[in-house]
Amino acid sequence: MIEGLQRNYAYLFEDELLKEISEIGTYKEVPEGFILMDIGDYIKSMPLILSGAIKVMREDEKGDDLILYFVEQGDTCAMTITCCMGETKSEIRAVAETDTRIIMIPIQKMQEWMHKYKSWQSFILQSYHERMKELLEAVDTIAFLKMDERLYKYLRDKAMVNRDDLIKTTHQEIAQDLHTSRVVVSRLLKKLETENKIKLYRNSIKIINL
Amino acid sequence: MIEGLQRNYAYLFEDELLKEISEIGTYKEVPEGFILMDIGDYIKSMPLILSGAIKVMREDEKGDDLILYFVEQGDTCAMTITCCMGETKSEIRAVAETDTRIIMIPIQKMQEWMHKYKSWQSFILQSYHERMKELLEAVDTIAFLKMDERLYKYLRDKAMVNRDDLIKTTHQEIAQDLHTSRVVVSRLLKKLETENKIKLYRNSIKIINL
DNA sequence: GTAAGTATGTAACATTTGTTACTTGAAAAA
DNA sequence: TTTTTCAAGTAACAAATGTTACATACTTAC
Repeated sequence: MIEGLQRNYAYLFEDELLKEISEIGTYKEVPEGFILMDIGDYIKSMPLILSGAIKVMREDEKGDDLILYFVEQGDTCAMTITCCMGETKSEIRAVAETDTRIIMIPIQKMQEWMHKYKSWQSFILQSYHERMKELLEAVDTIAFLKMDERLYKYLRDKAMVNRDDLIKTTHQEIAQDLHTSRVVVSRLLKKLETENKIKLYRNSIKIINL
Repeated sequence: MIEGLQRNYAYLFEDELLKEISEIGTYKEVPEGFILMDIGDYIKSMPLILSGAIKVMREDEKGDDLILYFVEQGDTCAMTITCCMGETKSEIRAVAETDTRIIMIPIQKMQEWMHKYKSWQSFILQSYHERMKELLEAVDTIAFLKMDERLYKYLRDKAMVNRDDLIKTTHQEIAQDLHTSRVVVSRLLKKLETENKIKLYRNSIKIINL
């Protein structure tokens, strides 16, 4: 049994399914920054996350990015399901936020299990539900929050999935994730610092009271 | 057989399933503006749209709205599926954009059919996929377009689902759908008129070259 | 008809966000 | 050490959006 499979999925799947997963799925370790899936890719397998976190992004016509949400261990990427089922191209980019361990399930098994295991069907539908909710939260964030609030939320989310209140990043990288400019990020970070919500260092930011 | 069921769903479902739908589903006609589902509602049945169109909205903490997308005949509301399956509250509001005819499917049947009919399972998964794509398009619109572009897209979409290039609405209503102010809408509509993209009247707007 | 209510137009101004340009200081490379 | 590159701070300005206030014209109620 692959380490982490038991821990994250045992309460979801029956033993027989867990056994099939560990037999058929291919274990994979990817480093931070690794692009698991890109926009336009055809997906032939679906990832179950054992540990780590994945950043899900959308791209505009100019090729600029926007973060949608983070996905953590115990989850899968519902957009993958979508793509696998429909045999269509990926609409999003998935990038490893940290070093990440996953199990890849080939598309045929995925569909086979939909009929064979009730727990698998529930998991797939549940994943859709979760991702739908994440997407709606992303809409809320983008549509209803001002940039300083979005920035603060982003920092907190990032600290959360990295399990570290010291975030290692640059203003430039943040600007790319939030689809704004470096100058705007620097300005608002400075404001957050004067409000005692964060502390700024070179190449890193510390969240106060996470 | 209910009129419209055959026309919109015959190519999707096998005859036996169509028969079950027409026997078990309850036919309903709702007028424009009717709230089919509100935020926080528990959903006990799922609508199949026979004719008309539905506007799907999200709400901020202050109770102000934002349109996500329109859903047309031949579709269902995937958020409903989500809610039915998970027995959770609705995250969105669904309002009849036009007079609309629907068939309501009770939640138990919905789940029963998932196992009984392969075409139903495909339809549910396909609907999830469609709605996921719609949501992503909504994100694109909100995040990447400026207000004048969003406004023009909104008008075109609205004309489309109403099958009429003359849109009957007020600037105030548009402002509510786009989560902005009436003054901004008036200003940008005037700009679109000088660009010969629309023609303004009292209580209505005509789209040029739809 | 008159009055009241509603939709729209528009000016003036505030706030938020985006852009350009330049500076300073730290880290990395030579 | 010196040079170069990179990250960050900041000023000045531009553009987009939001807000307040008021005028005008059309519609409805009386």
